[in-house]
Amino acid sequence: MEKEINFSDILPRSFYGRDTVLVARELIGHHLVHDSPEGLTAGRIVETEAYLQGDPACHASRGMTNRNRVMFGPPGYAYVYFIYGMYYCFNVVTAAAGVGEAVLIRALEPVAGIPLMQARRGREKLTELCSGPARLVLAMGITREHNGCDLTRGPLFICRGAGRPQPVVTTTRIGIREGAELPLRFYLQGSKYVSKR
DNA sequence: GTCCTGATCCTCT
DNA sequence: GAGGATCAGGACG
Repeated sequence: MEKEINFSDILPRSFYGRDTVLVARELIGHHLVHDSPEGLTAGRIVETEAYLQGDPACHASRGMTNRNRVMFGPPGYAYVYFIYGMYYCFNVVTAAAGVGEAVLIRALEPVAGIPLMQARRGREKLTELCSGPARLVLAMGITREHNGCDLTRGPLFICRGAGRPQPVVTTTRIGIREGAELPLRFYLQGSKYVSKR
């Protein structure tokens, strides 16, 4: 289990400006880091979902609106949206500018700043800190202010995981009605930190 | 363990 | 005015 993070090895914009499914799969194993005023937190990405422009479950499927505007912008930016009256979800904008696609980050394995995550979440168990899209947003201190922020610069960024890529399982997405049968969810095989098996 | 429900409000129709 | 890329807690077994 590698816990090493090289904070200087931030993923470049070219990583994100590719096929969304490929980016969703390859994000598994990299590290999401937030260097916030309260302290630094980081987690290894263990679960993602791809949202494609032609897909009815995607916010961008019916064109650009105020909410989904950043999905149509250049890749490598954060798309944070409000859901169910109380939660936020964090996405990474992918593909070329003008294409409304993104990757939802669904779960992290806590790596750094664990006491701060526990305080933000009001829970102790590591498997409950970041195992779910709204949970990880809370644990990492991500807010709506991060909508549209550049993930290739601080304070919120993604850096390369150490070691070799690990086996990734492909399955169907969670919590959607239309497009539920599409194989667009990816998770790290065997991880205790995914939101569901 | 599984199932069900309430909380809570922004966004688009 | 309806519905949603969710979570936590309680009932039940």
